[in-house]
Amino acid sequence: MASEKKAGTRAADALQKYLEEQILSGALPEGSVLPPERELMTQFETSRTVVREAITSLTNRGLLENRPRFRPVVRKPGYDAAMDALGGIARHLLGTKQGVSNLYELRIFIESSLVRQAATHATREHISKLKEALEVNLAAIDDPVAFDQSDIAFHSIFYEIPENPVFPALHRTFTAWLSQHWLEMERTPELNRSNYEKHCAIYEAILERDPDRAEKLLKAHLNSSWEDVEGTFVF
Amino acid sequence: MASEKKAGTRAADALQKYLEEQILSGALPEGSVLPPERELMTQFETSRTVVREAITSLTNRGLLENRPRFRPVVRKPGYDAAMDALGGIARHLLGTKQGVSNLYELRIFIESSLVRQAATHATREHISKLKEALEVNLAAIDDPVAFDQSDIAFHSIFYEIPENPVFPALHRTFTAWLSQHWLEMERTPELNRSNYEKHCAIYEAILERDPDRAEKLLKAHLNSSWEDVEGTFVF
DNA sequence: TTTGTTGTTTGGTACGACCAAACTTATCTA
DNA sequence: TAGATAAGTTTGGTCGTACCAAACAACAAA
Repeated sequence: MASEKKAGTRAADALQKYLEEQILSGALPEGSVLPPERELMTQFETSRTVVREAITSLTNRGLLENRPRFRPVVRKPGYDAAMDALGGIARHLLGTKQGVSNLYELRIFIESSLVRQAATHATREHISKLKEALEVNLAAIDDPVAFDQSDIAFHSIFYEIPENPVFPALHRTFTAWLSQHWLEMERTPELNRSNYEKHCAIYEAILERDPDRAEKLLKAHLNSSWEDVEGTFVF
Repeated sequence: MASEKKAGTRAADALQKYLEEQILSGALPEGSVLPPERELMTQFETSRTVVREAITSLTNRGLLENRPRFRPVVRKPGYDAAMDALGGIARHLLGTKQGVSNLYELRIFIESSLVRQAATHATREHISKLKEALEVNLAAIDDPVAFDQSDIAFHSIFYEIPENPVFPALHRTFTAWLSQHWLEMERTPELNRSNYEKHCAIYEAILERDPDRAEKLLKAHLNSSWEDVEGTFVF
């Protein structure tokens, strides 16, 4: 073999590092496909085993998307993709009531603070977004699916306020991980109206720049939602 | 056991799924070691390639711990392990100043709320823990390494208050991901004393059950720490 | 009993081969 | 000519084998 074999460095790691740099630097743009394995193999004077190991590893780390029998597609994972991967790892933690409870408590904790922040720092723009979301809420009261979406949309606005991409990713993670439990529950127009009114109350507290009341209302809102769904858990 | 070979499923994926079930169900207890690769290979009538692919994948997902040249050890990852794995995925997000900044902002956000909660809900026990931590702080002012540890220990107490295992895991993640940047900075006894005094001020605000002041002091503390370290960043 | 040596097990790396799915083209039919 | 069909090519998935080096186990020597 012509390539030098440094002790301690694995060929697979070297290739992986090279590909990672190519992806992160943009030389391999997002959405593009990797060269065929055999081409990489000749290019790097190595075996397909090595190439495939590098590809698998990068796939596991979310930098490649690898459908069977297709060429790997380059992905530059953001916070969302990272949280997705986290979901795969922590899946079994959500398989217990305790796990779901822990996660929901974290959600309440974070969203409470976000609502406080909304009450103190929300711009006119955020507030009008909230108002629009409320109108969509109201319009969707009789449509369970649409109301769910508008419900999520309302809450998501709070996660946009810090202008930190971690927060929207967090919100999507919460809804993705928790939604399945809420799907079990029957949603009546009465329940939707009740939630809509709670949203309105929170909105008003924000308008009045009253963080304590806004936080209290949100906590009550989320806690009652938890109580609604808690009984339906099946593991 | 005869392996069922469903059409359309990759052998590696099937084996991975099987092992995952064995681990999560407890059939393979935590801490036990996997059979040798060659044994799995014969058991499942497959090749070592497939066995190894399944093992690496499970290792990446945190269900196995795989020191080179040793048999893989079964791990049932908790919140800490999940966050560790997340670190591997999101590593490149922390390679930019923006990424570190986003994460630090999240830390400030969460810790601020924790301090608020401490000011309103801390038990006598928590408060005495904080007091003890302060004393350790003071005693370690002249020892950079020891002070760092006591600093982390002081902050960690806030993460224990909600009695939700997610929070301590979050704290460990924050310190692990961010600490490397702080290591670059020189720590003088004067700086340590300044930090100690800020801790004291926060402690007193909590004693007086003043969440607003406690939050404000913590934010100032963390922000000034950010400013101290920001200039030393090298990427 | 302790230490050093040796043989075996086992994981790490690598190569080449075959298969089946996807892709490409060339051909045939309407 | 256009579209469907069939043959050939590419390419990822799997497999068997081989070799190496580190870990392990058994045994011999001090």
